Amino acid sequence: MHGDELELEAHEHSIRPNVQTVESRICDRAAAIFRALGDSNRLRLLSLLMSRELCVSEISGILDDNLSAVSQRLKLLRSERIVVVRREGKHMFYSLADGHIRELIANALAHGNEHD
Amino acid sequence: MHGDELELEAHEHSIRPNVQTVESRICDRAAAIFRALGDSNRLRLLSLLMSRELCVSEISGILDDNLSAVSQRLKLLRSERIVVVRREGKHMFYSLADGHIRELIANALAHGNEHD
DNA sequence: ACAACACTTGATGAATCAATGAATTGTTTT
DNA sequence: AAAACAATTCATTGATTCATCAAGTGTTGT
Repeated sequence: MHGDELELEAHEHSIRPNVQTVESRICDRAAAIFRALGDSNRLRLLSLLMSRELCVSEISGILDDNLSAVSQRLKLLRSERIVVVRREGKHMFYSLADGHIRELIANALAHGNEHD
Repeated sequence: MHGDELELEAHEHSIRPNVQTVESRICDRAAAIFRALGDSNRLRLLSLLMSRELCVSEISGILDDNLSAVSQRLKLLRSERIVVVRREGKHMFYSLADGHIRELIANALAHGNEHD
């Protein structure tokens, strides 16, 4: 599955356990998710979705931010499969994609709470 | 502790549970951590530190990247308290700051592994 | 069909970020 | 004290990201 990447010993005298390298592809994917979560406005938005699914205008109203900006953020989050969307008439309801994402966000908010 | 932020109902007809708002300050802090994790090179570096503490030249050697670049990345990660450093002679040994961070990274790499 | 509503998309400019290489600091060895 | 080694800092430049606003799409109500 992995472990097929190059590894060097920088110091010939060291008799330490090898480091485990992670495939680049996996790091790229994980970093992309972090990048998408790494913006205050997007994270604030996502923290709302921790409660329940919301439509764009609700989010825009609660955050008191313009609809277009919110929609663009959601588009980005959708592209990283962090949120999913469902249509109901004129409304687009967004929610967190899965428990994994939910856990990541909860974890980070908890951490942000401790180390203010 | 929190919950002192404004909240609006966008649709007068909705009889849904209120959304829980998270303090801006906490989102800012959490987003800053995500932002620091949201770069392939930095995350690759951190994935090495999942195994054990490493000095700058070891990291540079393993990643086959120039020392200055690695050092700058570490500086950024230090500023977000994602890694900590300890001196041993000429060497600076870096390691992950705490279990929280370790968990975040493990979680994201696992996720990145699933959703290739 | 047309207006109103809910959103999405596209284009632009400002701000932020990251890689690079040269210069610098700090530590150990000779 | 000088040389060698380990790492950091600085400055520049190119790339990416973000907000904003205008225009466009899709759905519903009249």
